[in-house]
Amino acid sequence: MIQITALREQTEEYIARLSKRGIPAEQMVHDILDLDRTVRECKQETENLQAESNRLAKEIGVLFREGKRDEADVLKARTSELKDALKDKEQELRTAEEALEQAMLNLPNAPHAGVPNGRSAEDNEVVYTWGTAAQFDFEAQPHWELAKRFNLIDFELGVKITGAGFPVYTGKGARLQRALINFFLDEARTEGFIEIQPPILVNEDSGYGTGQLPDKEGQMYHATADNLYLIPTAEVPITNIYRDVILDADALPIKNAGYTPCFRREAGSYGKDVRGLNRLHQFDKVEIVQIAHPDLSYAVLEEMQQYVQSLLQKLGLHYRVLKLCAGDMGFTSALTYDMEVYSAAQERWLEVSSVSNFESFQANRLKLRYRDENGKPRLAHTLNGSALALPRIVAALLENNQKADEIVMPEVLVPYLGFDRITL
RNA sequence: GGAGAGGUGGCAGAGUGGUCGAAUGCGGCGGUCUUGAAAACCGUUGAGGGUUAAACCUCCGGGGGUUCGAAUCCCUCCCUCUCCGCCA
Repeated sequence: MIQITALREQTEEYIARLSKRGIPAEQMVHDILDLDRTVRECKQETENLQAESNRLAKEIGVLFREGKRDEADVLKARTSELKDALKDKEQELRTAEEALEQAMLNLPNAPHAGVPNGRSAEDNEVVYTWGTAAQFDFEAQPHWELAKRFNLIDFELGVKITGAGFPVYTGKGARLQRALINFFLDEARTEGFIEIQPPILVNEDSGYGTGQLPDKEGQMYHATADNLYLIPTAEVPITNIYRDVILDADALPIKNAGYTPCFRREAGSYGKDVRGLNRLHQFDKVEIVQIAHPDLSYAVLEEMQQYVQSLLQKLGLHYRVLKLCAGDMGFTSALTYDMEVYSAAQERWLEVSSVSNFESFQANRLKLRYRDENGKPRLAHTLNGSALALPRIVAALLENNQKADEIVMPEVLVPYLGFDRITL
């Protein structure tokens, strides 16, 4: 949620920024400010009534102690009128507050000035490209063929045990998963991230904190018996560590990294690009999260973005960096970089990481604050990114490094793998 | 799964109907003392809203109720801990 005070004080600026998303920002913001005024008026009147009623109650208390029952009874009569008025006002206030809350929840984050204009993925800006596409003197196979031929991943077995989108990794396929996870975690630690191993089921409060609830409810698996949700990303439990927390300024930036399996129902996205590892219900990911001082969050974003690139370079993967346009950016983000690796056999780019600065949008809901120079609590900025999501990395590694009858592993992974190639 | 205890300020922990936003201790901050530090002593120290500043309002797990008045009484939900059973 955007801070209401910011919206009040920098109305025109926010309208301009929000308009980039192609939404009726002017209307939405003015509606919100109208509701805000109503709420504030109502609150003022309610508080006046409460103050009056508190005053009378105290007076009655004094009269009782002095034994002046009759005088007390007179005052009591007056309080009953007050109570009725108060009840009405409170109801009115609650209605207005709910409307405001709803309107605020529907307002996406304001794109940063550097975000390109545009409506769809076509308008994303390619800011950097690294490496070249692998060339083959034979017919390159897509990863699902390779996975089968080299006995690395069994998709049918996953269907038997659970359902589509839950692959079973076997032998060197399983070892490759484990190697990548360890490699990513070690790299993150070297970069100064503290490793976290969080729960992968979260409660409702956490879902609200990072914004999966209420609107994206259908995207998470829900364990109804206990009202817990399987996490769609480690961002949820890790960021919620800092929900309702006031940090010391010198604790910033906080850098956390964690590996977790991720679960996504992907409701409504069947039939499109779902072959093999391209889109799964369960997958592995190492996520990096930072809590930063507002003045430094964009420097932190660049640092994180560069860090993710360094991983892709070490793995030797041909990739490109996109700055997402306003229309393609997630609801909660102010600026997002996507990293895409080239899949040589599918001949398309696959998203493997998304690095975002949410500014105070998440922090506002989380009540994640730090103390400024004057000791006053202020909202911090949150950032996160995948570093990295495994399935599409695996897809690209298998496809790009395939030879006629073997698959060569990148050198950095060999110590983790215990082998340097996958053979028939 | 069975039985019990409990949720109060950064932490510990008092408080069972009125002047309690809340004793006390620890921690934090400021000061006195000291060459410096420790100790000791003095002061100060929750969050949100509101105001130029104040007044004022809200918050003692969540929600509802009783009452002129609720941290305190009632209902309900949630959570935590302890013991027993089962179990990785």
